[in-house]
Amino acid sequence: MKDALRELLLHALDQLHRDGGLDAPAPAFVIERTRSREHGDFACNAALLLAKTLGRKPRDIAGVIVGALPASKLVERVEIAGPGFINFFLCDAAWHEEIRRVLHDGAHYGHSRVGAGRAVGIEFVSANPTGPLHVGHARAAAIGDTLARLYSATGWKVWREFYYNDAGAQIANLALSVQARIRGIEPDSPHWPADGYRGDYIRDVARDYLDGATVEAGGERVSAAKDPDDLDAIRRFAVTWLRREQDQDLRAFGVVFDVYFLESSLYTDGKVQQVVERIAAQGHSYEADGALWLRATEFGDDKDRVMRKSDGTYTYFLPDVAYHLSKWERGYKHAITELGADHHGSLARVKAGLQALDIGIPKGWPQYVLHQMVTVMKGGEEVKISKRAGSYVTLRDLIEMAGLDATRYFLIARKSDSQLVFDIDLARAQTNDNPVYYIQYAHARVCSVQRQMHERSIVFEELHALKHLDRLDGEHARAVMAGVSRFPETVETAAENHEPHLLAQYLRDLAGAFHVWYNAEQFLVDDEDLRNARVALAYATRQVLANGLGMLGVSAPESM
RNA sequence: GCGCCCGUAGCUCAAUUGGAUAGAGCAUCGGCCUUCUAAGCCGACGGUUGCUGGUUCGAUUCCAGUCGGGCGCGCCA
Repeated sequence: MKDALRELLLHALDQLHRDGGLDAPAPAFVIERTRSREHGDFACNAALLLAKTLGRKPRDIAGVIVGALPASKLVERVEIAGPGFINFFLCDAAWHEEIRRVLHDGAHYGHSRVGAGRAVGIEFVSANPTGPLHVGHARAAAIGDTLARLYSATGWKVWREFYYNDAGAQIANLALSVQARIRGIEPDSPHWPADGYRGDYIRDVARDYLDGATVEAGGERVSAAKDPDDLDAIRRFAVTWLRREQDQDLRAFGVVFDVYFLESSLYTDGKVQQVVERIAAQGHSYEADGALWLRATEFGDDKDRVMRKSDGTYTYFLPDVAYHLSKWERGYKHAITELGADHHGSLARVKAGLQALDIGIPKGWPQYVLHQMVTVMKGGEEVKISKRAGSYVTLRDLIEMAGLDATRYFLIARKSDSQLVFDIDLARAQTNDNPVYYIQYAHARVCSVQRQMHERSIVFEELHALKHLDRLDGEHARAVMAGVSRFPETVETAAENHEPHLLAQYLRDLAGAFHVWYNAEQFLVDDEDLRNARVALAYATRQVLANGLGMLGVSAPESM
């Protein structure tokens, strides 16, 4: 809808620029939904922006623009208001046209082609396989997966990636912890490894290892060697065991990855070494104190960073650089890395490393999406521990406490860069206070209306309905129509700006407008024209709710 | 000390990316159940957008400073 108005304006502005009516090209104006009805349905700020460059009064410029606007059957009238806004009042037919489009496009309504089939790699979660996924990973999974769905909906070819830090010190720790459990050592014993993982799940891994179990994850099968002294065998078994566990939780959360990338492969393939050599060859490194340093300060980092330690091993961020290089080489001109904000300190050095390769990676690549902490509240108190993992609440705990739908919705409903309070009691509530319930109920209500029609042998004639949409009157139906028509632009904005919470918020608003209308007006009236028109709008609303919930990975139930 | 994020109604949060009179839900208060689901509905109250300056036609939004909260500042990952 916005696009149609944009075309009218661009046409007028180009025309004026050519024939000298305005001595400037079209500015980067915006068309926005108005806050209040007095200002029409849409407003444009083009005249205000031109005032500066032209040195003329904005209201005068607005008058010139309005005079040059081509006629449109969507627009009822145009007004100039305030400091120089151009306000558009749309014809009812414009809203009706949008309802037709919803019913015609069905599950595709709200989708677009702005991505033009380009590839985007979205990396998220990327947890270490050293324990169950916690609430932070849960937020990462919800944000990353929703972003992926939004990108798909806007025409991108999306690859979901999970990067496993399956090498390094924490994995050695994992193996030692499992070995200790195998030997019957408890976390409180003086023989327990210094930084061992204390959660109960370590005991489960140890038990399965001793039982000679076979575990499978990411296409790898590992059978337990049962030998308590074979630390390497324990490590392989434990890593695969935990990967399987994480996969199961993610799948239960509705998240499936296309690529699982193992850090260890970067060592075995020599990629880490190649990165170091390349950076050195380009002259962006130096040796000092027995270590090899990256001149990260050349590329905007606070200080130079050690790449190869004096003991000959590499620091953790090199595999990160090598991994991102692999993304670049695999053709992700667009790459998004979703991380907890506690990692933001490492972004500058990874980017510096990528720049130091001198292979033409743009400075702003990859794009980062960071999320802040999650606090879980229940019964008015913060929940901090779970038996299974010990010191933190797991994704599985959340799903068990709040259910899949509420967990996904709640984790996505807040802007990712602000801290989030997850209220378990609210998430479980079967009342309208719970936004998930409220939205799903709106969807179920339309289905209920449909069932009623069936019971009463009322037939909905879509073609007939579409001819009588002008029977939809009143502010409530109007609010629903306007709400429905906002869906495509909401999806686009949410994807472009990496702000999936906009969609969650939008669905809540649309459900609200629908419930108000439902409560104010009877749909199944005797007047056939009116009834069909109302049912058509109800079906359109249901379609948008279903499409939107689908993009959040939340179900749209037919009854509740 | 330095860097990043946040600060909006009593509470939880929005605000179309610089737009017009800052909006929802909860809580509080006042009205409502003969209805396609009362698991609700309608209305009212509620604000110096932490604070001080600046940029401009216009600032919750951008800049500088300041206060408060979170996170990060390793040859750990």
